[in-house]
Amino acid sequence: MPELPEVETIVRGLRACVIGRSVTGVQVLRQDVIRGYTPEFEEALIGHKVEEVLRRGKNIIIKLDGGLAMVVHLKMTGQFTCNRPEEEILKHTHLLINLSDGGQLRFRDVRRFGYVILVKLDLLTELPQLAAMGPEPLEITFEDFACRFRGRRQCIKAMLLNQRVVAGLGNIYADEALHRAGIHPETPADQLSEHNLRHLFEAVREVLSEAIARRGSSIENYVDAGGAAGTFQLYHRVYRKRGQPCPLCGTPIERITVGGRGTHFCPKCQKRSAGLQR
DNA sequence: GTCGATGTTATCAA
DNA sequence: TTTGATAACATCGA
Repeated sequence: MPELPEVETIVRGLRACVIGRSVTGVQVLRQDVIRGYTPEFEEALIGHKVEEVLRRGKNIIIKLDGGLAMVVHLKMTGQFTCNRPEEEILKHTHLLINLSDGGQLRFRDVRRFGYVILVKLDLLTELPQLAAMGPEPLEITFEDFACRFRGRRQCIKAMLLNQRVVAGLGNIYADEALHRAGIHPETPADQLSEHNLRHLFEAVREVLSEAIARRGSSIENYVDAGGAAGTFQLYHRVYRKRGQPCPLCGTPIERITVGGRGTHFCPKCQKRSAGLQR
C-alpha cells in the first residue's frame, strides 16, 4: 500500500542508484504488468541513460535520455528496488532492468495490480491518470486545498482518497490525518467549517511529512529502494487499531466502512458534529 | 476447503 | 453529476 510517503522514499533511494546509469539489459518475466506491452519494450529501453527520477502522487516517473519516460504504479503490493544481480530473485518478480554500473532494478508485485508504462516524454502529461491528478498536498497553499472541498457533499474520507482532488493520499494517511484533525470520516465536505478545513490541511501535511521522515509505513509489503522497511507504522494512531485505545483519550478505536474502504477513527475525538465544536 | 478481507484505481451501472 | 459496485490478483486467517 505505498502512498505518497512510501513512493517518495522509494524515489529518493532510486535517485542515488540509477541517475547517470544506462540500461544494459531488460528481462520481462511477466508481460501483463507492462501496460501496452509490445515486443519492442526491451529494445526501446536498452542503451538509454536515466536522467531524472520523480514522484507525482503515487506514481514513480523515471526519465531517460532520448525522450523516454517509464511510469511505475505500485498499487497495493508493488515493490521497486535496486539490487545486486546475484541476490535471489524473489517470487512475484516481474521485471528486471540491468544498469551500466552493475546494479539491477526489480519490479515485484504479489497481486499484480501494479504496472509499468513506457511512454514518450512529450506524451507523459497526457497519460489520463497523470493529467487528471489533483495537486501535491505538500506543495499547495491552504486556499488551493480548501477550495477543492467547499460545496461538495461527498464525505470527506472519500474525497481525500480521490486522486483527482488531492494526489498521494491512501487509506492509511487519510485515516491518520482525519484523526489528527478531529474530523469524523463520514462528514460531508460541505459541512466542514473553515476551522476544520484549516486543521485538516495542517494534519495532512504534518502526517505526510512525519511519515516521509520515518521512511514510510510498512504494513505488509512496502520496502524502500534498498529493500528496507519503513518505521512510521509504529506511530499510527488509528489505522488498523480497532479496539485499541485512542492515544489522545483512551476510547477504543472503531472500524467502519466508508466509500467501500475500511476506515478507522476515534468515536470521541472525531464526532460527526466536529464542525460545531470549538 | 471455503470465504471474506486486504487497498488502489479503472470501468461500468444506476 | 455522482455514487456505488465490480474486477484485476494472491495471500492469510477464521
